[in-house]
Amino acid sequence: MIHPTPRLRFAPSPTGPLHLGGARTAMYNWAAARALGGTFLLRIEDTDQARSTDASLQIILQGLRWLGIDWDEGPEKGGDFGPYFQMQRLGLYRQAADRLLAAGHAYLCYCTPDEIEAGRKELEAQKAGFAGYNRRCRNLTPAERAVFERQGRKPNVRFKMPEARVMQVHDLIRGDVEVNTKELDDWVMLRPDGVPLYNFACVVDDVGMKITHVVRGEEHFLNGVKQRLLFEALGHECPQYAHIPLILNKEGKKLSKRDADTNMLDYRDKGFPPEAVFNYIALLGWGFSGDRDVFSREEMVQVFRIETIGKAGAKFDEEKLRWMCGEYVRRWAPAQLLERSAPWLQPAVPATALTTHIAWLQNALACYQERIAILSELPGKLGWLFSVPAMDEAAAKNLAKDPAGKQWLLAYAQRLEGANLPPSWPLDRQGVDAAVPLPSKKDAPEPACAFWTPAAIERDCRAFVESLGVKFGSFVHPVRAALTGTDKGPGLFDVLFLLGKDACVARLRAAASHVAL
RNA sequence: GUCCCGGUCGUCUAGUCCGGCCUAGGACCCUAGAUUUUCAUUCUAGUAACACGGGUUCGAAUCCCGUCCGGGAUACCA
Repeated sequence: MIHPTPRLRFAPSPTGPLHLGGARTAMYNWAAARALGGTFLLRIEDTDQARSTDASLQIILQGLRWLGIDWDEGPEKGGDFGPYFQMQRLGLYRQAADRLLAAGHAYLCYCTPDEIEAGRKELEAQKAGFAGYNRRCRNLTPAERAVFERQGRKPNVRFKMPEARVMQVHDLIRGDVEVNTKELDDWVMLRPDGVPLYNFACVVDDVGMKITHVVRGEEHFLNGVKQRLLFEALGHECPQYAHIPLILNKEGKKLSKRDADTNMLDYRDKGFPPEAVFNYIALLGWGFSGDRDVFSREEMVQVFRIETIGKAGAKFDEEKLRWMCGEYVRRWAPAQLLERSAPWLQPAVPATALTTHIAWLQNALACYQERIAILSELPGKLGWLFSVPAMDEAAAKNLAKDPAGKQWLLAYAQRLEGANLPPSWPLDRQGVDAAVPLPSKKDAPEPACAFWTPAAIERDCRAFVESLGVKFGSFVHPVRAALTGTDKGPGLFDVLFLLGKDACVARLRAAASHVAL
């Protein structure tokens, strides 16, 4: 017992989705376990039978896995300290309760909810400060007990709290805190049906699973005190506790399950990179270093210490999350970008493009890599590659701006017709795109290619514009509009390259025909 | 009501334990500029904070006290 192996757990109740706060709690436990070289386990606290569902459990598990938080023991994993579902541990609670009863640390309480409520009201009326259970059953004589039994009352098991003991508790985050047990109830451990309540099950399991550190939300701080006392009664050393502040919403209130998008899987489905979400959540109350916000899970594990978690609550800022997503998206290699994006591409991108035009698609995606933060933005931006796009307002304006625009488009179409542009989708052009990585960079050497590269297209275009005697800028805007239907997007010559000859020529002419003389 | 915790730019934070290196650093956002064929990226610059009031000290964001504000707890939920 000199150096117990660090063992930490995340103990969700499957009564709802995994939300941001839960994910952060899980992450801090996970990071601490990894940093300490210990074990991270999952325990499912499913004793609230009315609200627990298997669907919630699956959502929680998926959410954790998605974030890259893996567990060593628990559901779907097993382990030597199971079972990891509390409803499968009922016998253990019964045994512990019997021991506590026998040792005089607990007692049977026959009060009905109405009686308890009445007792509490009475204490409140005396304005004695703390008003909880009045402890009526704490010292029942055998005769009194017999009366209740004859009435058919089914007893709860309550923990016998010290009446007014001042405890010094040490919390890894709060430091030393003094708590007077007179603020605490004789709390219910076990219901008549043998289903334990939170504090009791938690301690029995923390003992059984040899938990060494408990990191959880600060709403559990006082539970921690009750639990310490129970550990004491059970004759076990208690784990080290760390109570972390809550994540707040924009209004500064506790981020609840009711707040929009607190379900981890919503972020997954919208195409937020999990590493970015992980990274961002970690920042809500913890800092990697004074001058760096972007870090990997591995880097976090290297420096993480429970004691360095902040004491103040943090507000969730979706803008910074989005920025963080962009940071990650921009770092991906072309193949990675395609692989990550694939689930969001259809139906904007035809299925055959995914199988037969990989290099082309990679190039197209690369052109948007620095223009998106989350993957679900992609399909809306790629449509112009596959079909003639509708003109948006800005594009229509650019098209109509110069009276000579129509002639430019027609002339440029004619010039391109004789140019050595790559073929257009759905013609095969794999070799072309493999040889010419997009987006084109200013100073990069020009790759060898059987067709014009974007740089070659640009040279030709500039020469053409010069011969026209037009300002380059005023020429380029209507062309972009004709080709993509919008005024935003990749560099024009990447656009021409991507689109290929036939599509460019056709679109230029189609657009020209719509422009009034 | 009672108990506990917290309070540095609008937001996330570094600094607080071991007062001086802090004319308070970084990041998001915002603004301006540079690059440029648009948007975006990138780069540069800028705006912006120690909640308030008392102490202690040569010196306080850092230590102490009070006030205010915020959060949490006070269940046969977890």
